[in-house]
Amino acid sequence: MAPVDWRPVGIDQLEPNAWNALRHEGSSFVVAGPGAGKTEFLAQRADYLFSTRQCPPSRSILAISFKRDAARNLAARVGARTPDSTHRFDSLTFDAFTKGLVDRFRSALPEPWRIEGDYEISLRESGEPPDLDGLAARHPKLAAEFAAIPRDNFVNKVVGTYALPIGGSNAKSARELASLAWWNQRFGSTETKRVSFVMLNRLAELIVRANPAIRRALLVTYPFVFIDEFQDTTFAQYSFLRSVFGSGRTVVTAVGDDKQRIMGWAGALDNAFAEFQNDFTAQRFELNWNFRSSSAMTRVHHVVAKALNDDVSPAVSQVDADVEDDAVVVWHFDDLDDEARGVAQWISEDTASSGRSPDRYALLARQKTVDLQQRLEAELAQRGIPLRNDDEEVGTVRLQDLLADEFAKGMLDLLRVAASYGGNGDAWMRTSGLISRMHDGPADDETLSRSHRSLDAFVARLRRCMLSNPPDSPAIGQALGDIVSYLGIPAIQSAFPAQRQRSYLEDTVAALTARLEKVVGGAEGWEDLCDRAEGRGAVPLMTIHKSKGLEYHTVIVLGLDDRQWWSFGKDPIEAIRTFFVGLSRAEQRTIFTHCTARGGRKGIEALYSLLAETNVAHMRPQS
DNA sequence: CTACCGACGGTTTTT
DNA sequence: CCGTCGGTAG
Repeated sequence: MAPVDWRPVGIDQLEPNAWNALRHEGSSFVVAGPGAGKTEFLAQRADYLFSTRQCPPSRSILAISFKRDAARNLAARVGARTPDSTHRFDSLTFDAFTKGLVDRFRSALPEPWRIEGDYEISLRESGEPPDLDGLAARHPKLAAEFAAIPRDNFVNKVVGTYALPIGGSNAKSARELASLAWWNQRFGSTETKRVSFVMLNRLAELIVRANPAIRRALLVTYPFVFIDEFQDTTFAQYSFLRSVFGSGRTVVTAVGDDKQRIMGWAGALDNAFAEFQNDFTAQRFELNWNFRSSSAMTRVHHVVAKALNDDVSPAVSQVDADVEDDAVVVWHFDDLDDEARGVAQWISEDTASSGRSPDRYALLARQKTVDLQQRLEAELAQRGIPLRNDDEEVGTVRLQDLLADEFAKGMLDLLRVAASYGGNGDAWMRTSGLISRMHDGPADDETLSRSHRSLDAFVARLRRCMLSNPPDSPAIGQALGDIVSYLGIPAIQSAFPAQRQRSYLEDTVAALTARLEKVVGGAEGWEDLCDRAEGRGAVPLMTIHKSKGLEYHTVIVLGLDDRQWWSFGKDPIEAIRTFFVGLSRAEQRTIFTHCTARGGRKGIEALYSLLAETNVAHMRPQS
């Protein structure tokens, strides 16, 4: 298809700037505010590149996201838009991509960075710098350079940009000497290496730099690279990107929004777009349409956006208002009990009168959601509405990790299959696929059909137990125990690599048990229990940071006060960006709450004045 | 044992 | 900004 004949698929229209960005032949960065449709833009560009054969049939697009959710969403959108070419769209997290390179090519690592045999991932490494004062004493000429090395986020900022030497080190600068000392402390001659994701990133960069053939293969495979949420790129990720794709012919498309850069405190680059523009001679595009929020909402967005960037042009809402209420309000309460009751009562009435599911509403907080959870959960529960906090600890696991765990999902699927008598087609397909995978080698037809007969018999047995026992604590323990002993621990461990550590397997089962027991009260049967365990139909409670990239009909931002926003003074600009992210998650309404008892508002007067500029009303909720 | 003082933490993802 | 924790004086 000729480029002029291409039309967007599955959507009505694209804004003019999106057309320009989509057809741009070189590298580009697309600044796209909240609701601009960044995922849709990338999906359309993928279809354009495939349909016009600018990405020829033997080549692929590499799409890099930060979170697994985002990588999965993008893959799903591309799958919907361009089903014939999805196998040529590799949507991965940054860490999955770099780890994959290390796993495939670790024999190409030059000494002394070679990894023999297995290695362990250390998730929580201490970010402590090496003894910088000691190093400075040994290199007196570099004393000033050593003094300038950042102590906090040392690993992200310093190690993350350090290019490991090929053959003997000739570290000259203080940063190189400090990074090398840091590596030597944790990459000794031990049998099993322990490496963090920053280390894997640096090892992947080394593999590509030391082996031109591998780099060439990557450049040939991927003439196009997409990067999502570019504003929060870390030093290591950017350094990797530049090292691998920086001087080649690869066309890199970065999308993001500087106004939503909220990871600076965690050591993300503070001028990723400027560096990218320079290193990749990238053209800048700006999208202005907003497919998420009503025009009443975007008017308020603009006031905050202008505080962050005076040149910003207002977004043009493509969405009609569907509520009568004010788009943005501040609700005042006396104390935390008053707040929890008022919020729960309002959600209960608004869901009832509108027919909207509770999961179209979100509760956001600047931090420490577990402290807010109890009151809200109890008040909502009284009104028959569940709440889900992904940060909640279930046993030794975070709910978020439990619900993402493949083995835990497999157990829930099996429960569903038994509860629904095979009526849940998706769960059945997944369980059936799982059983086929649980054989050591490739299984023949006879073996497979035997396993499926055995699965049928087990499901029938489990089903009989469930029918005679309503879901309660002992029945839950019994059912999960039956599932584990039916599958068998060795088979579970070979099918789910994460469960190879026996203690982790036990933790996962215990956590799923705890989760099911927690939500069992009021569950109508086993299928409903599984829904509740996954938090289906529940009002989510989360930090603003976690809500980045998500959207809800109505958003309630809890605690617009000096207590929740204590860090405002440390970096007011980043705090306003966080405020902007929270504000802009909503399609129709954002409600801020303030309790006299929780804290003052002097420190964040700037935020209240921004709201005052659009005459935002202050009130008690009407119910 | 208690009362007081100062230091400290808090927003995060990734196989 | 303020709750928590560890140390110390009384």
